[in-house]
Amino acid sequence: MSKESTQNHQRYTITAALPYTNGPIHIGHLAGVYVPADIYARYLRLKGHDVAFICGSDEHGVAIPMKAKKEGVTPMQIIDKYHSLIKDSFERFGIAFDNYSRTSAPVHHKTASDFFTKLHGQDDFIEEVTEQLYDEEAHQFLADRFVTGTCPRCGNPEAYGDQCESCGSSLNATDLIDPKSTITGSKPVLRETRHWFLPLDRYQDFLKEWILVGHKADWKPNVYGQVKSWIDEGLKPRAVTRDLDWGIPVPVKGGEGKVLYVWFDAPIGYISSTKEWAEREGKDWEPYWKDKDTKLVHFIGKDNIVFHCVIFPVMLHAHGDYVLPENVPANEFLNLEGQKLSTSKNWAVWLHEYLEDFPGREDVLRYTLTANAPETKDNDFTWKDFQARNNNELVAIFGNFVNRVMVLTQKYYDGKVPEAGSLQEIDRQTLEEVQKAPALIGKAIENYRFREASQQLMNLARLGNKYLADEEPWKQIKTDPERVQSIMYVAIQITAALAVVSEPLLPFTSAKLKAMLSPEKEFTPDWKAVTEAEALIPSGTVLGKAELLFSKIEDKDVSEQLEKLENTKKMNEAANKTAEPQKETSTFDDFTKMDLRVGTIIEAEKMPKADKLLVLKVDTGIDTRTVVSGIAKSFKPEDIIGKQVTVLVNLAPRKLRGVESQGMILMTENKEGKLVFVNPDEAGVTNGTIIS
RNA sequence: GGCGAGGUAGCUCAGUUGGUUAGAGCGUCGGAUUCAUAACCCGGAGGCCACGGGUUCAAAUCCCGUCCUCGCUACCA
Repeated sequence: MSKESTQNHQRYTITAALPYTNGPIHIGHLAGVYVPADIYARYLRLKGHDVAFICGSDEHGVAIPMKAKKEGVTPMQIIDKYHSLIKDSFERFGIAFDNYSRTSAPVHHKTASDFFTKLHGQDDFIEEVTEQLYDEEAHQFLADRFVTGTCPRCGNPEAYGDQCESCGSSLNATDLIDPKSTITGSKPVLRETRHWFLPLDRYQDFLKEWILVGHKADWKPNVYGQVKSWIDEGLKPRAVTRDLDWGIPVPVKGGEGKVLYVWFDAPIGYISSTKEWAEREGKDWEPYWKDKDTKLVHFIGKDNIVFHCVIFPVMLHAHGDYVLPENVPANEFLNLEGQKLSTSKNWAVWLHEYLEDFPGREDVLRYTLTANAPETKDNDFTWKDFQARNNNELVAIFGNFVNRVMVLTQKYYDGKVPEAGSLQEIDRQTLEEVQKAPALIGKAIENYRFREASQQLMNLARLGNKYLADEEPWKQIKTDPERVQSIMYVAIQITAALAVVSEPLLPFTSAKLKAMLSPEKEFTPDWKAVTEAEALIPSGTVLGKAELLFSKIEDKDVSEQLEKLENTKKMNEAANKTAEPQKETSTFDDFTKMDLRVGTIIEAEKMPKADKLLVLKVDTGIDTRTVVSGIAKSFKPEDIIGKQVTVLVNLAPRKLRGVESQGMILMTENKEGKLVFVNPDEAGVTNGTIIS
C-alpha cells in the first residue's frame, strides 16, 4: 500500500496541465491528462471529499506571438480563439473543472509577479549577463526563432535562429551568418542582457530526499526514473526570465522589457486559478495550497515531468509557504493508427471535430481512451479498437444489461420496482458482489489505474448479465412469478449501482441512467450508498422509459474516420512536395567559388559516441581526405564504401567531435526523409572531375 | 554515446516483497439460450514471459550481457 493512500486528507487540490493556446486539443491530451484527472476528481467528490479541480489556459511564451505574426493577427486574438475553443471542448466532454482560468487573467499576473518578487527578495535567484541578438529598430531582444540568416553548415539563407530547416542542424542564433530580424528585417546587433536564474543545483539534496527517498514506492516508475535521471545528471541553474514583450513583466529593478519565462509562470497558474475559484465561491484559497492536510496531485503528460517534479516544486519549496505535490501521475503518449500525434502535421483526432462527427458520444471516447490509456507505455489509438470497445463493451455488456432490466421490468411490472421478497443465497451473494464494486473501482482510481477502473466497472455489468442468464426470469415468470420479483429487484439494484459507480468514468451515461431509474425525483445515492444502503432503488419506485444508453458504431463510421486520416496524410505529403521558394540570386562568381568534385568513399566508420555521424575517407582525385558526415541514421558504413559522391572540397575545415572534417558530401532527401547521395548519373567518371 | 521507461496469447494489457498448472478483455473455435441493440451466458484452443548467461530448492519477477521500441540528453551534414 502506498504511503499516500494511507494518509487522511482534509482536502484535495487536483491540477490538470494547462493547455497551451496555440492550437486546439486532441485525443492525446484527453487520454493522457484530462480524462484521468476528471475521473479522479469526480470520484473524490462522490466520496464527499473537499476537492478543487483546477486548470486553465497557458497563454504566454514565444510561440504565441510567433503564430500571431504568421497569421497576421494579434497575440490576443490567438489566445482568445484557442482559449474558448479549448474551454468549450472540455465542457462538452464533461471535464468538470471547478475552475478553468487563463494566464492572461489579472489575478494570475499579480500572483506570478508576487511569487517572483518574493523569491527575488529572498535571494533565491542568481543573475547573469549574457550577449543576445537585439533588434535596434524594434527595440527588443530577439528570441532564436525571430532571427533568420544563412546556415553556417549548409548555406541555406533562410535558417532560423534555433534550427536550420534545410539541413536540420540545431543552431544558436549567434551562429547565423548575416542574421536578420524577422520583425523589422534589420540586422540585429549583439547586446548584453541580464537574466534571472533559478539555481536548481542548490536544491539537489532537497529533491533527492523528497523524491528519490520519499517517493520511491508511490510514484510511477516512468516518472520516478525520469526525475532520477535528471537529478543524477546534475541540475543546472535555469533562466526564469526572457527578453520578450509577451508575458508577465519581470517585477523587479532591471526587469524592464523582460517577462517571466512561460514555464515559470504557467504552474503558478494553478494557484491563480484556485484563487479565482475561491473568490467566486466565497472560500479561502490558501488551505488548498498551504495546509499540510491538503493532498496536491498534478496530472500531466510525460513531456511535463521536469517542470512538475523539479522546477515547480523547487519554486514552491523556495517560497516556503506551500505544500508539495504528493504525486505526479504522468502518462505516456498516445499514438494514432500507429503514428505519433502531431499538431503541425495535423495527425490527430481533434476534440471539436469528434464532437461534430460523433454527437452524443462523449462517453464513448472517454471510455475508449480510459480503457486503453497510455499509463505505463505509449499506446496506440485505432478507430477499429474504438469501434470494438463501443460495440463489444459499452453496447453489448453495459447498455444491453441495462436495457434488459428496463424492458423486463416494464413488461412484467409496468415499470414498477417489485418487492424483494425472500432473497435466496444467489441473490445475497450477487448483492454482496455489487457492494464490493465501489471499493474495487475506487482503489484502482486512487492508485491512478484508470484502465483497471474501467474494467472493474464493466465487470459489474457482466455480473448483472450473468445473474440474469443464470436466473432466467423470462422462464421463471411462467412457473414462479414470485421468484421473478426477487430476481428483478436484484437486477434493478445492480443497474442502480451502475448508475452511481459509472459517474466518474461515464458522467453522461450515468446521468441518463439516473434519469431513467428515477424520472420523478433526483436520484441521489452517493458512492458509499452502493455499499451501505439497504436499497438504492426502493420497491415501488416507478422507472422511466427504457432508452438505449449506447448505439453501435458501424463500419462506415470507422472507414470515414480512416479516410479522413488518409486525406490528412496525402495533404501532408503534398505539402512536403511543395518546393521551397527559390533562394536569392547568386552570381556566377558565387557559384564558381565552390569547388565541387566527384569523389569516392573508400572508408567509412561510425564516429564513436555519436548517433548521427560517420567518419568517411574520400578519394577526391586531389587527395584522400577525411569528411565527417551526419548520415549515420540513413546509412550503414559498410553499405556506402565504394560509392561515388559529390564533394564540396574547398569548404572551410571544421572539427566535429575532435575529428577535422575537410569538406562536405552533397545530399538530398527522399519522400520518407531518408538521405540520398547526389552523384554522377553514370559510372566511370574519374575522381577529381570538376562539377560545373 | 550516456540515462530513463518498456518488450508477457493473434490484438490491447495485468502479473503485488521470487513460491502451486503465467492471468483478463477483445478476436477465434465450439456449446447453450431467446428477456435484450444477432447482444448476453458457458466452455475450448492459443505463451521458449525479446534473446543469452548467472544466483536460487524455486525466476516473467533478482544479477550480468545482447537485441528492439519510445523518451530525455550529448553530438549533428
